[in-house]
Amino acid sequence: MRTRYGYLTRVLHSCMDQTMTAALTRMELTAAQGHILGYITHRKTPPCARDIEEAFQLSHPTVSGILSRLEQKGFIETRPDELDRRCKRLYILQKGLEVNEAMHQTIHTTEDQLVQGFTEEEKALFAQLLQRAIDNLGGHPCKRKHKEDPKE
Amino acid sequence: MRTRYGYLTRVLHSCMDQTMTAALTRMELTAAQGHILGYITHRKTPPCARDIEEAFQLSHPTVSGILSRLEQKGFIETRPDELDRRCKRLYILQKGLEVNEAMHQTIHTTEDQLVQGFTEEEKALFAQLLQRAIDNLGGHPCKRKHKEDPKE
DNA sequence: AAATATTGCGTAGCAAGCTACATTTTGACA
DNA sequence: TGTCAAAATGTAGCTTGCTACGCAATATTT
Repeated sequence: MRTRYGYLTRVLHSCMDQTMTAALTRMELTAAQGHILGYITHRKTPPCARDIEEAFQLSHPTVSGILSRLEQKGFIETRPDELDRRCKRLYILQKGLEVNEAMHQTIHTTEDQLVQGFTEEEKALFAQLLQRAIDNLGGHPCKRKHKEDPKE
Repeated sequence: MRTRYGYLTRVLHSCMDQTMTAALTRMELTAAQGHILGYITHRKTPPCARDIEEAFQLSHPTVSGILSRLEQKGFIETRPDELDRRCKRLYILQKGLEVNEAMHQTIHTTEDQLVQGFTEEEKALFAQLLQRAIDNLGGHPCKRKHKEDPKE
């Protein structure tokens, strides 16, 4: 019997996404929105959409839509960059800060649930194999380099 | 540093899906459509939408849309079940049969690419860990049991 | 300086995932 | 038998993913 990695990876992603989204509903967030909100929050300097595209390996229209919803819900706001008028910088708002801590906790809980019953070796190997599989497929199309966030 | 399994599983799925879809474009198929067409082809008895939902752990509207597109492109057709007028059985058409072999080859090639450089032990462990992770998240919401296809 | 390329963003349009609800048919049970 | 539950499908409407455009601002090259 052939191993259906395509099937397994698809189902795993779907489960993960749904579990996280379910856990985040009471905060008016989806999994994708939560991850991106967390990124914006912990950045040293306010990122622009391009930074998020690179960090999460997502296309511009995808990020653009998620940011619109985060803004529309009052978690973030955008202000144009002074020096480069192409960029719109993303600033976290009070409501975004408030939800961030609880959200992070929820995300970590779900990620712990994923590897529940794994030994430390298995956890490490799992993460390593996931990364190698990603690299085998040549990463994402969106992989250009960009200016870095000041080292954390 | 925390292991971001949410991120890894999402990116892996995205890479897999895009690589497969890219490889299948010349056959006018997406990855999801290819997987489902393969399932319909190799079934002993013509399945109905419900069987696919269970086999692929997908919701009805998702499957419904994919089947519409497969039908609209002339790969399959639907005919009502004689005994149970609720069911619509799915029949593979000539055009579907023609594309099936090449498609399977392409899917296998991509799955091989995913685990390229893995030892046999790593491959086995990877599949096992993926399955355990899925089980840890309680599988999919859609997990009701249903009548089985005659054993293959 | 001017022409060109690159970058960041926006929008249109599609596929694929979901929930929630309605409809029809079947099945089960009082 | 009649009523009500369950099952299979359909549809509306949402989020998230994509490609392919176009536009404006910046960077580069000639």
